[in-house]
Amino acid sequence: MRKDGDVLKAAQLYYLQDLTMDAIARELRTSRSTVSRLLATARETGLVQIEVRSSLDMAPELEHLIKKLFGVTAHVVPVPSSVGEAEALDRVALYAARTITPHVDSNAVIGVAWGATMSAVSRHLTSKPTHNSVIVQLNGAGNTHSTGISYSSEILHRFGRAYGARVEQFPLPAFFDHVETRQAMWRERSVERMLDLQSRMSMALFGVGSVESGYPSHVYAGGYLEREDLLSLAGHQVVGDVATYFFRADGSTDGIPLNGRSTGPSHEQLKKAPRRVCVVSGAGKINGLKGALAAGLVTELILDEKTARLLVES
Amino acid sequence: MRKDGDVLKAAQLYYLQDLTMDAIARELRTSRSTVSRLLATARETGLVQIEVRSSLDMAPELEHLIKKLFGVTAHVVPVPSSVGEAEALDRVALYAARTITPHVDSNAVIGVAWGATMSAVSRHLTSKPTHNSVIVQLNGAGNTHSTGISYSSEILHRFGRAYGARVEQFPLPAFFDHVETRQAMWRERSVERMLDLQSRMSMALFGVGSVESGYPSHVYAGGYLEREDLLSLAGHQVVGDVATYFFRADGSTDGIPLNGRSTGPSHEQLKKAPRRVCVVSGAGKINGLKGALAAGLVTELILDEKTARLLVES
DNA sequence: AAGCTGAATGCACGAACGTGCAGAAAGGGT
DNA sequence: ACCCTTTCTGCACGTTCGTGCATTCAGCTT
Repeated sequence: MRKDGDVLKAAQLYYLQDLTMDAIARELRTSRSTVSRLLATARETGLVQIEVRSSLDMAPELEHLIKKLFGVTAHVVPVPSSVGEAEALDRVALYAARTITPHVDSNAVIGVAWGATMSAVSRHLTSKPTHNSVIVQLNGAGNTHSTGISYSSEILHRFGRAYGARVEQFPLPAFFDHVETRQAMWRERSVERMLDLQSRMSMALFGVGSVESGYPSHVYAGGYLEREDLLSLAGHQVVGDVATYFFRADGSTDGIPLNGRSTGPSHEQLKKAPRRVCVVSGAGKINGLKGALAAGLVTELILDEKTARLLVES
Repeated sequence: MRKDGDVLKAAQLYYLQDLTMDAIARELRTSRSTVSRLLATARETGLVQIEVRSSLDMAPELEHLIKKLFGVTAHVVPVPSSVGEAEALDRVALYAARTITPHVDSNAVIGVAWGATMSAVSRHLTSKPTHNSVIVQLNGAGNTHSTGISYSSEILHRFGRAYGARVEQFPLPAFFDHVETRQAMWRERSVERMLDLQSRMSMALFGVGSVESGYPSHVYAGGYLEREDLLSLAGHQVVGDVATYFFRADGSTDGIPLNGRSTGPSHEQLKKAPRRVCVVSGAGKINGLKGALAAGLVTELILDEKTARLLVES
C-alpha cells in the first residue's frame, strides 16, 4: 500500500535530513498532522530505532558500585520518589523495554519468564523486526485454577509480535503436584524440545520473586502454592525465585523440595544463556534480588533507584 | 564533571521514559532550556543514536530496480527538485553520514577516499564512540601545488573524531610523475603497512569521479592532471575514477597508463573490503557511476533521486 | 581583590509539534 | 444501491521545543 512508503519517506526526511514536518507534508502532498502521525507509526513499528548508549565512564556512582559489588551491569532507572510503586514499576518496565530492544537481533533465542514485572515490560515493547528469532517460555504458568495459558501467552505474544519472532509456549503448570510427574514429563520429547531450545538461549529475561515482597509476586499470591508449600519454603530459608525456581540468600538451591516439582529452569540450565537480564522494581524485592545475584543468575540488572540504593547499602 | 551525568540522565528520561523537557528540568533542578541543550549534546556526542532501518519490502520502486539491475543496495535520497546541485550534495552527504554511522562498530577498519563528496559527508558526521577502530586513507592527495595533506587530513580527522578512531594518513601525491617511483615506494615498509591496513578494511567509503561531471571532481580540476594526462584518459575511453584509480564504461582498467602512477587502490585491492559504500550526488556523475557499478566496486550506493532515475533509465 | 574573558544559564518569543474532534473516505454487508 | 461501521484526514487549539539575547558564573591573570 501507499502508506508504508510514506512512513519510510517521512522518517528519512525527518530523521536523516532534519526537515520539519511542515516541509515533509508539502513533499508528500498531505497535511502536517498526517506527517506527525506517520512519524509516530515509524517509531512504533520500529522503523526508527532510538538508542541511548550510556558508556560506563559517565554512568553515575550507583551503577559503578553495583558493578563492583556484584559484577553485573546495572541500569538504574531514575524514578522521582514521589510516584507510587505501581507507577514506578511502569517506568522501570518502559525503560527496560527500550533498553532491551536494541540488543535483540536476528536469529536470537530469547527466554522470557512471566509475572507482574515481565507483563509490564511486554506492554511497553516497541517493535523491531528481526528474522528467525524465537521467544521461548522459561517456565509453566498453570495453577490449580487455570492453565495460565492466556496470561503468560499474552506476555510471550507481545514479545513475539514486537520482534517478529516465533513463540514457543510451555503449556505446563508452574509446579507439578508430584515429583514423579515432572520426571516423567521431562522425558517427553515435546518437553525435551523446549529444554533444548532453552539451552540455546542468547538472552533470558526475568523478574524476581521475593518472599516478603510488599507488592506480592504472582507466585506467592495467585494460587500456585499451598499453605504447606509456603511453610516448606520458609523452613528452607528461601528468599525468592526466578522463573519459579527457588533459592536461599546465598544463592544455593540444594534440598529445596519444591524445585523438584517446578517447571522453571535450574540455575545450571539458566546460566547457559550468555545474557541474563533481570528487571526489578520495588524495595520489597530486595531479598529475592540479593539471592539471585548471589546465585550468579544475572548479567544485567535493570532496577529503580530506591532499590538500587538499598542494594548497595547492605 | 557534573555535566556528563546530567546529559546521560536527561537522555534517559527523555528518550527512554518519555518525560517532557519541563519535567526533566525539575528533576535536575535546572531550566528547560538547559535540558534542551543537554539533549542536543546527547545527540551530537552520539550518546543517543537514531537509526532508520528501511526494510527492503517497503523501499520504493527505484531502490528495488537498482538492486535488480546492478545488484547493489541503494539508498535513494529524496531531494526536492527545486534545490540546487550544491544543496543537493549537502543533503545527500547528511543522509549518507546518518546512514553510515549505525554500521560503524568497534574494531572497524574504515577506508576513506577524499574529494568534494567525502568532504561534505565528513562535515555531517555525528559521533559514535567506538574502540580500537582505524580510519585509513585510500589514496594520496598531493598535487603539484600542495601536499594535499591539510585538505584530505581534515576529512580523515573528522571521521576519526566522530568514531574515536585512529587516523592513518597516506602522505603521498595522488599520482607519481614516474611509474618507477610508485614501484619503488610500494616496496617501502611504510607504504606496505598502509596497503596491509587497506586490505583489512571492513568498510570503504568513496565518491566517484566522472570525466564529464558538470560539477567537476577535484581530480579533474585541481591541478592533479596535466593536459596530456587528460588526453590520455580520453584516448582510453576512461569514464571515471574511484580514489584516483580510473576505469572505462565497462569497468575495465587494463592498459590505462595513469593507473600505474596512481596511489589509489586497484579494484582487486579495493574489493577486499566486504562493504563498499559509494556516495553520489549530481547527474553529471552518472557515467563514472555506471563504470564503478560495472566494475563491481560498489556494494552500497547512496545517491540522489535524480541520478537514481538516470541510472535506471539507461 | 579586582578585573577580564569565555562559558553556562534562564528568559522570552516564535516556531514546531501532538491530538481531540468533526467531517470525508473507504470498506462490508444486505 | 443503500446504510452502517471503521479508518483516515485536516483543522484548530494548547503544549512543547529551539534559540537569540542579556545576565550570571567560573576560571585566570595581574
